Amino acid sequence: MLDIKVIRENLDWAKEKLATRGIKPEQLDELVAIDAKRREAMVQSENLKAERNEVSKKIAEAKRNKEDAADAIKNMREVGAKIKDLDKDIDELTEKQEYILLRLPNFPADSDPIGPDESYNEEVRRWSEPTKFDYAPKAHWDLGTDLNILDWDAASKVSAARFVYYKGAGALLERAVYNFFLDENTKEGYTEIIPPSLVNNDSMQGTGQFPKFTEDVYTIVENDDPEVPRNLTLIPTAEVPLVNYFRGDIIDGKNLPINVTALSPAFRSEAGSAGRDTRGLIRMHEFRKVEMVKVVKPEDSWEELEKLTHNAEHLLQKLNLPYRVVALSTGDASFTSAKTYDLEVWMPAQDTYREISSCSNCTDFQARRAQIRYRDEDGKVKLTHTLNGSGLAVGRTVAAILENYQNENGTVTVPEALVPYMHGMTKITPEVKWH
RNA sequence: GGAGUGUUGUCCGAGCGGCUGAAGGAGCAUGAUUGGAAAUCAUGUAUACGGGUAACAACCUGUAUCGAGGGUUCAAAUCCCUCACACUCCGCCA
Repeated sequence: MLDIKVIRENLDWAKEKLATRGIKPEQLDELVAIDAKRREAMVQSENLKAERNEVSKKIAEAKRNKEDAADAIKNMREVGAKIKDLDKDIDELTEKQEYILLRLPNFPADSDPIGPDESYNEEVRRWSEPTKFDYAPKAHWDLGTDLNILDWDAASKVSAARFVYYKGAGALLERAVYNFFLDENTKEGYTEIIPPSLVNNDSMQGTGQFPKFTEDVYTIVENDDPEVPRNLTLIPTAEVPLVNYFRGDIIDGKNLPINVTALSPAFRSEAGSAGRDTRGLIRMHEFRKVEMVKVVKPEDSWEELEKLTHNAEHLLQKLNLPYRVVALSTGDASFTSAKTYDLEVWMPAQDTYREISSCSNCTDFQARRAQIRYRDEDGKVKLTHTLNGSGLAVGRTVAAILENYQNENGTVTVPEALVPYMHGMTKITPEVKWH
């Protein structure tokens, strides 16, 4: 959530910034007008409340002295009614203001490439060269099916499209990848967390998924009493439980930055992406992801974003997977982010780079929504900044390994870094078919 | 799932419908004392949102906040309702 004060005091600047993210300036005018009305009503209400408190004190005194206070009580009854009306107005105005405020995206950083969509993203750097083959490389979904380590048919029977079974060496590979990620992240100073996979509405709002993106997620409805929904949602990313771990907290500044990492399932409805990436592991309703989250002091967040990005890159480097780093344009970056670097891994069969990690500095946007604060050396309480990045998407990593490490005979060489995690297995060969 | 108890500031803990932003401790900070420290004494020790003076900081003032939300009342930490969470006992269960 943006700071209404910042908008109020720098209206033109705010309009300009948010215009690059597709927000119409009139919306901010409306917001500021509501805010002005709200504050006006507050002044009136607060003056009346001050009067009421004053008179109430006198009534109390009179009662103690056994004097009559009937007139004052009668007057205050009217004042009370007025206050009630005004407070109702204030509530309505606050609600209107929140409605807009909760749906405005974060201010983009000055360094962000400006543009409405991904075509304005800027490549920052490349690591290694796209893997070369002297034959036509297979797509990972074919490799997975032919090796009998990934089974989409069974998953669509048992669950639905965009679900998958991992089998044998495939399951082992998935497990190897995330254990490797967790170990590496832990070595880099991240504390491992195992978070819950269902979270409440306050949490979804705290990290910015709600109220705007309710269609993108799966929410649990308890059938026996539809009147009282439990309001638990399957997490679309571990970012939600990791950041909300600190919701409402005042952290001792000595303990910042806090770095945490977690493996979790990620559930996404993928509403609106019908027809895109229908094959393979790229776009699933359920996948596993290792996430990294940082809670930092505001003055450190830009440096921490670079560190976070490098931590994610380090994983790809150790797996020897070619990738590039892309700075997202103002129009392409996520709702909560001020600046995002995407890591895109080379996918030979598609002859292109595909997103495998997204590292964002959310500045104080989530911290304000979730009220995550810290006490600095002077004892003052301030909002923190939060950052998050995938380290990394596990399914997509498996896909990248299959494609980049494939051999002409259809087997897949295990990346050196993963061999210990694969119990010494160096090559993935076909699994037994059961039918 | 059933029955009961509880949730107060950084922590512990008191609290009769008005004099309670909240007793009393502890902790922390500053000052005094000391050659220095301990002990002792004194003072201070919330956050949010308004308004004003002023504007890298700050000060004055109002309002709100005692798990959350609603209600009763001139007035609610205190009474009523709903919910969340914690603990205890019973039942069930990986």
